[in-house]
Amino acid sequence: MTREGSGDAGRPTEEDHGSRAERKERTRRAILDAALALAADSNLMAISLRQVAKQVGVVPTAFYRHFGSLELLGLALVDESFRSLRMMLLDVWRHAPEYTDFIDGSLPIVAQHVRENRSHYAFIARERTAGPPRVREAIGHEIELITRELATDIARSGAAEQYSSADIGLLADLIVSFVVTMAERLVEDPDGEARTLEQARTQLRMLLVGALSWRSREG
Amino acid sequence: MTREGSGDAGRPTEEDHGSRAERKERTRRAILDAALALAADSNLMAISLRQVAKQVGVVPTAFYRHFGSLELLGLALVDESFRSLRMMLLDVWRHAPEYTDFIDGSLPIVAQHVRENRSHYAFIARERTAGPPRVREAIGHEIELITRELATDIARSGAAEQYSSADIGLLADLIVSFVVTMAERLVEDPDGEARTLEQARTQLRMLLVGALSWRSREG
DNA sequence: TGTACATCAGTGAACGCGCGTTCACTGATGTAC
DNA sequence: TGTACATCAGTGAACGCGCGTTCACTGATGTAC
Repeated sequence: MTREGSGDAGRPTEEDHGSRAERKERTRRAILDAALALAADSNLMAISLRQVAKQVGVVPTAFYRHFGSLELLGLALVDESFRSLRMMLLDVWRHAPEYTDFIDGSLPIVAQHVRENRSHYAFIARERTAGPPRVREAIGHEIELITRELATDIARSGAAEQYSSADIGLLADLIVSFVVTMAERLVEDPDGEARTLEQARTQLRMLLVGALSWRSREG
Repeated sequence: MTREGSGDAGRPTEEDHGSRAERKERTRRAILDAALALAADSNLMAISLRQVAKQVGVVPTAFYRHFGSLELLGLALVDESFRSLRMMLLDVWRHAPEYTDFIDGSLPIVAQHVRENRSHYAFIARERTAGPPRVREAIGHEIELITRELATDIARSGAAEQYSSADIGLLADLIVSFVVTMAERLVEDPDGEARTLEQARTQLRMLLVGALSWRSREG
């Protein structure tokens, strides 16, 4: 498959093993990982197909066997990132009892997920505002879906009975926006995780304890 | 000065006027504007010195008479953006009476400032997460300063007397983060300004009415 | 006011480099019989 | 099981292009006397 290069596809330990399909999948995986690693220092729009291929340990043209362009690779990364994120959230929501515990119970899980998937979150944080338009749209769409799911969950929990459904949507948006900001901070300063998490815990409490005492049509 | 190119420096109406210093300043201005316009479609790390020079209508090497690198140009843009933003905020704070009016009075002013300085805000929104490290740092620092000023103002207003000073800081951070998110949305979807503003108004009310009924050490 | 000199914003040629993409190819893997 | 053929992931040469940066330069503007 390859002979040199610092990338994963060239790792001797797994080289030349498996069926053709397995080996193709392994190269695809290596391309995704290389793009993630390279974009970490800059941005999807600023890295090159050749850099990715070099990192993987493959000739530039081999890239086209897997993705039609860097943008399509970016969309694949968005897909992958959010598939993992949504599984984590489903888990959090399945175990959500009531709101006070919800904060203490779920924030550390989110933080752990960010820690274990740092490069994916860094990718999303960057491309969300600076990526190619289609990638930005895809990310915006995914975040919107999550916001809607949270809104449904808040409504179902009965914790905001006094809210109109539009206002539940706004509350969900407020929470999601806040958590996005928190995730950006965790990505940017991994060493400050404990501090960021403790502050976010207090802030989320300010936001929720407060918001839940607020009534629709009051202001 | 120049003979061709689509940029501002080449505009016949102001070509060949003024002292040498004035003409240099005009080219500098044209470079800043060109970079802002070019980065609008991508990102500071993805645009080139040659593109900027071409847009200005100047030979690539002339760039170096004004900025040592694209990164330094980026830092100049950060500086310029925040100087304008801080003047606007000073104005808002000077006229801030009490909190209910504060929201209705100041949000539209922020929205207007975003509308009138869209390219600067778009630049900040993008470079904040995806720019060169030093640019990211500069932006983070500016936002931190604003957060501190807001905290001082909240403390001075007496609206959060039950808060510890650390918690006033967290509240200020919550508000600034929210407004940053709102500004990002205004930049991304200028046509949705009225809707974004109305939602932000409700959300800020949820956040503040709520947060101000929350007490330090309660949770 | 006139002259001689200094400054310096912008020029233009040149460099070596990495880029995306094309193309015909190789040869191991997979499949049909 | 053996053979003949199809598939296709990865190769490698080649292309024209835009990149950042160097360098010596030009000539209008500014200044000292």
